[in-house]
Amino acid sequence: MEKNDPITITLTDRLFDTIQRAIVEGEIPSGSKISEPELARQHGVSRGSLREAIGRLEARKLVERKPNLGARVVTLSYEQLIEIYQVREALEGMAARLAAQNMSDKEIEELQLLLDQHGRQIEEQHGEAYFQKQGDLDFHYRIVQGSKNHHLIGLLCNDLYHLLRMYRYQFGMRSKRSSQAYDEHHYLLNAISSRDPEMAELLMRQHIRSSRRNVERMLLEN
Amino acid sequence: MEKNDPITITLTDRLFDTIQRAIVEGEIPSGSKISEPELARQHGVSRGSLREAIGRLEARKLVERKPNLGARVVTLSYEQLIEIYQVREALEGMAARLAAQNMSDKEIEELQLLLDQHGRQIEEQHGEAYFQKQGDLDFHYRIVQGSKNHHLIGLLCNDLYHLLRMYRYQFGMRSKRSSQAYDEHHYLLNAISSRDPEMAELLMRQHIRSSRRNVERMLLEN
DNA sequence: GCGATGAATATTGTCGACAATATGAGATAT
DNA sequence: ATATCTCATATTGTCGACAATATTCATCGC
Repeated sequence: MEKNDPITITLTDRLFDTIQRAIVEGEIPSGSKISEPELARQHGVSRGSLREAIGRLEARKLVERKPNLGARVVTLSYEQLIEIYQVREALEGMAARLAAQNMSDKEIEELQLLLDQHGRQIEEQHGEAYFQKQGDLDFHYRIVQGSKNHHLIGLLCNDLYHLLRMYRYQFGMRSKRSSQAYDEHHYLLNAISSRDPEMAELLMRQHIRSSRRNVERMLLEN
Repeated sequence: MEKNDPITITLTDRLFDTIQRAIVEGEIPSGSKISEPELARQHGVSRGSLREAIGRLEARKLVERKPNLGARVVTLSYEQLIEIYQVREALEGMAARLAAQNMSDKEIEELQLLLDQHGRQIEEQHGEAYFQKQGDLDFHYRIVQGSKNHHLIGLLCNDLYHLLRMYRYQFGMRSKRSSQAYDEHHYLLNAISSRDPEMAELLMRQHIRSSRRNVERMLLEN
């Protein structure tokens, strides 16, 4: 008998998702104060539930809270973005290493198909960066999953991912290097399917460093 | 005038600290269910505040919560411990790299003093592992701080640290390799004071891998 | 005796109200 | 006019109660 735990969605869960999206997309401006009574009224919900949702957002570093002063949406900064890239480099590098050891042949095959599809998209729509951006996320996401390390997966896909998404939205970070990224993905996948952990980690770290340098250049133009 | 924000400790903060300590030290057994009414009564506090504290513990992966079923203290496992060591290797490796770039000369000097002190302690009390265990934490802690990357510092010193402490308590992990660890710390500090990021990261990762292998051996004995 | 069914009980999710603290406006003194 | 103090207002922290969901346990049918 399948013990299929019926997934119940609690009110706090929905609030958390909704507010997180609003913050990531800048609907609630970065740096602004969050008024509990007002937000609770807007969502037609009690303050208690709202506070729990805010607590989770705080754990994900999307809001900062000071006792008796309330919560503010985190303030984006160039320095913090660099910090995030450094953490990503470390964690995703390790993820790639583990993926080279732990991904199943089937998963690798599917990843190959995904990458082929990206290649065709790049040829067809010259520089339409949006799909490639989504594709970049998909690709990284699968490798992280392939590490089979649940801690790593949680840190990258739950914590860091949304913060990064917030920067992408609000700093208008569209990559002008989709074809280069595609090549780098290609080399990386080769390392993984050759089951070469050392090389996989090295290539992933280089890939993320390139990405960081690209962002740095972009932000210097202001 | 110094705008010294008066640090007020909220009730939830105290609860969080207290319960976290109880969980880490095994006072509340790993895997056991947490009854909100009972815990609230024990601490003489309302369920609302308690729930917020539990939420924070969940964010730190010390408890797991399922909707309408309640919270359980996380179940320790060999596999999870290995996962944690892998994450640590990635993050602390990056921390060492950054520390080699960002620590001040003064901080490096103080770290040297700390290490000298550890060396004397090892000579005096042959294998009294407790102090060395604390010393090991101090040493790593300072390097993480030296990275000057606040995200990294938060992940390691807030999230991972307590989980690791929980394993040390409950698996009775006392290291029998304090003098080897001392040597490794020594080489690592050399790399940092030579401002060699690459070498610092390499040595830190080897150090943590050794530590992991030591744990693996220890657990195989059961 | 064993498993299914349903009522009684307990636990979690959500809410509104009160207490403690911070914020802002207005009055007073320099 | 500026700065300080005081009081009124608003916001956060904490609490107890109700609603929704899970668990327990006795009963029933086989």
